[in-house]
Amino acid sequence: MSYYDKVYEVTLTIPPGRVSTYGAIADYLALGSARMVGYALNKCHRFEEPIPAHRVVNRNGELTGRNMFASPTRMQELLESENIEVKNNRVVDFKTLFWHPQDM
DNA sequence: CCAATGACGACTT
DNA sequence: GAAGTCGCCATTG
Repeated sequence: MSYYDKVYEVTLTIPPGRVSTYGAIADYLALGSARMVGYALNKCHRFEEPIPAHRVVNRNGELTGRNMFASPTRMQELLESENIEVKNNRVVDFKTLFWHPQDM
């Protein structure tokens, strides 16, 4: 068990078609900080379970972590696959699609 | 145990 | 208001 597990748990709670932020997850866990969340998702490969990390973006709605995916375009593809429009590495209408773990 | 790192965020020029 | 600086804090080497 580690801080990662909590991050993965919350990340898996994000409903399809919605996105969340590192800060929101960190705030929900009331532990660490936004960096820890991103750092945790970077090591998500340790789980064979598909972690919807593409639904987690920074507070600007930018796909900052797209570079860490198998392909830089993989993240955008997955988001568009869920009816989430992405423009210039940024989630369109991110403010509306934003979802906070507490709002489940 | 000490130092470096990092998918970020808030604050300061 | 855009760009730069500093703090965050668990994990890894």
